[in-house]
Amino acid sequence: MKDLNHPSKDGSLKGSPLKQKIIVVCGQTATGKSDLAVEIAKKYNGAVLSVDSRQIYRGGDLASGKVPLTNRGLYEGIEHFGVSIASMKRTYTVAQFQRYAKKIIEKILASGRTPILCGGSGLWIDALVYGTEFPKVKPNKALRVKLAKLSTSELFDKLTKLDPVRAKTVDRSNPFRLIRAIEIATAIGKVPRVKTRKPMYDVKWIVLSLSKTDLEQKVSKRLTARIKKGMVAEIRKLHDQGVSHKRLMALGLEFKFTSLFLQKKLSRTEFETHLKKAILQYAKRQDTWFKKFAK
RNA sequence: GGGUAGGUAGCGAAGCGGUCAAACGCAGGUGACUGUAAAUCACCCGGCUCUAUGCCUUCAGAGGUUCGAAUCCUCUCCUGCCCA
Repeated sequence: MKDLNHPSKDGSLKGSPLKQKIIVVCGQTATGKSDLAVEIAKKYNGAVLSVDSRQIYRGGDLASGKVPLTNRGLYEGIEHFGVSIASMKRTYTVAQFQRYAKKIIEKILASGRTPILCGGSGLWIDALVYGTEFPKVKPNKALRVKLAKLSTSELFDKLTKLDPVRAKTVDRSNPFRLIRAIEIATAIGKVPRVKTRKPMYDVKWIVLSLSKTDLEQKVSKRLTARIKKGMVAEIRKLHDQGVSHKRLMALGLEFKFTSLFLQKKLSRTEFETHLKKAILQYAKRQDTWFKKFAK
């Protein structure tokens, strides 16, 4: 774990000890983050801020593995933030979360408690801890729809003309990145350079990870339990309430595969096996991300 | 027993005389990440190794034709379907 209390190596005071203390519990899915966070919160007078790009939405409680909260947002007596605060019909972005979460952290600190960030969304945690400055350009839906029709090489050419500097660093075969870069360049001329990253808080990192076999067991067991508790019905309800299959597909994992099952594009068995595999693949991606945090 | 379609890398599936260690998909491995991030994307994926316009061993098995065979011929084994 990093000890951020010490001044940086060049002797300056930039690693300032004045930073506020926070605890981050992150790691692969199904490793028991939520429970650990609550346990820590009890011990250290904390409040939990969920950093989870799917739990942020209302609905899909089983699918996203939310902890059961009371009306007042308590679980085991510990206050939780960042859960069920947005409509699933629209995308809630990192930048939005960043603004929201910053206030929540301040609020928790002001109340004399310790903020405990808990979740598995790498970019979201990153954005909070390092205060990533996302270009202040809102998603432009009309432009995105237009650009979505172009091939990646066409998008790349377009970006090269608009912003050759960013074009050098983007992943030229990643449509999402290309579109966003063009979106920014179109709005403000060019994509701002990323600044050097420094943690904004005195962070105590807790990075959870499991061996492959243990993870597989946990995921399997948890998935069976979720289905038994009525996950399929839960997603069907979301769809009935107006969340399109397209949207559910984009939400991924349990949302995506349950949607496919509901659309009869997968058999019951395929639904379970494919979903389980996808969860394991996701866990691996998370692990890749959190390795950066682990040291 | 007769007929017929097949047996290709972990699985599925192309290839049907040379440019084939063999397209493609899946599974698997590693990684990336500037407002979709549970998303999206890249690389590797027979073996060896100096990771290469390198070497070795492969396309059910055994023979054969040919300068050259996963691709043609013969026989054997196995599988699906049809007729008995």
